Amino acid sequence: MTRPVQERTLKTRARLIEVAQALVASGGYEALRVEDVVSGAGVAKGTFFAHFKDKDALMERLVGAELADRLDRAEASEPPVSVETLIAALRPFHRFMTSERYVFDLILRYSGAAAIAEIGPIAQCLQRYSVLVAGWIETGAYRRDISADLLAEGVQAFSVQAMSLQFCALHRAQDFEERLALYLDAWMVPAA
Amino acid sequence: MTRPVQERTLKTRARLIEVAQALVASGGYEALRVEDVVSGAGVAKGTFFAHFKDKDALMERLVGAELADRLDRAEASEPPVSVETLIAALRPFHRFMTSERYVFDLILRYSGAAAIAEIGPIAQCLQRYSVLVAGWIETGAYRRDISADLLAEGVQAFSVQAMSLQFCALHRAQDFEERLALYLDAWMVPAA
DNA sequence: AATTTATATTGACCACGGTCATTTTTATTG
DNA sequence: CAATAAAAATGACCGTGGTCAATATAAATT
Repeated sequence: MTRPVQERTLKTRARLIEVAQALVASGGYEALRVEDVVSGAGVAKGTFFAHFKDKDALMERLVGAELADRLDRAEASEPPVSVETLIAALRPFHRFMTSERYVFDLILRYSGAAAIAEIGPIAQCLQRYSVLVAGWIETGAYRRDISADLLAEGVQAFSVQAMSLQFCALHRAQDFEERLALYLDAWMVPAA
Repeated sequence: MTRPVQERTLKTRARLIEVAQALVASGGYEALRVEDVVSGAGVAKGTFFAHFKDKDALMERLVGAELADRLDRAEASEPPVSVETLIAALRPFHRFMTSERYVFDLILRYSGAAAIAEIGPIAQCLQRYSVLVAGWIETGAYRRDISADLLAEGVQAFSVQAMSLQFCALHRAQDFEERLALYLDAWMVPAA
């Protein structure tokens, strides 16, 4: 028969996450080692994998939490009314996404739900992002010939594109937000 | 002093690539193991890494060659004159990009040049893709208020977006090309 | 031909993510 | 309070990518 989760379990998992967050804070995501997490938490390696399917599952949680935090703030802020203010409102989210190449790649890899009804923390955040942006668009002075949802998908596509180029030596000269503004003006603003 | 490359070197490298291609043909990219490549080529493991910086460098070559092949064909074909025909012309390229999740992720990861003057085979192909599409756009009946280059960047961004959703359980229902057509009609076609 | 130097190859070794049979701890039952 | 069953934790072990000092081979020099 199935029994309730033991308190011990929650304690252990919390400690693993806590240690991982501390390690990330000091050395970044890419340098995180499972060995360091378990030794820091004082448990055996196998314990880690009893709590997380794999290393990426922990990463998803950590990164997802950071993304969610930035979405919380964006949702709480005044809805932007222009491309410029929209980009500003998304700045913390985008900044975090591009804070490390490793993080950016991880987010892209987990941006979609692998299986229906098993949507991970990162995919969840990207959905929230879309819904949030679509909401903003509905109340703004943007083109009306296509749906706000479609416009929001475009915002996401162009944001990813601009971030990709940010990581590219050949295009790093131009600022990310400048490029994104260029894209979004062409995408969202109604023809004069 | 620096000496010319020995013929032995070229032979070995060619054999490594040949074996790798055969293995990929039978088992796909994701399942490729360096051990299998070297044992198949009859060399030691260290030799592999004398020829390729890491496993990804081999993957870049293999995938880059496939992409280049599809670009060759696209360049040779009749320039498309509409969104529909443009999507059709890019079909082989897009098909290969989405043939395996592993391949898609690899391409995204290496889509930009890490360092100037060290542009890899995949980044090279994506640049060719952009130039090709921009050329097509210049001779077509698309919106004229923004440059063909910018329009082409958008095509790339939307293609990637549509492919991402293709890999996502929640959105797999809608066909990739249908979705891309939706995007590109909204992006490229001049308002009526 | 013998010696030297640059290049190519080797394979034992390491790092690190991940597995699993075994043991320990916790909760339940008679 | 045993005896038992379920859940949690353990750590030796594996797979695989990647390293490097040592060795072998090829070309250049005397």
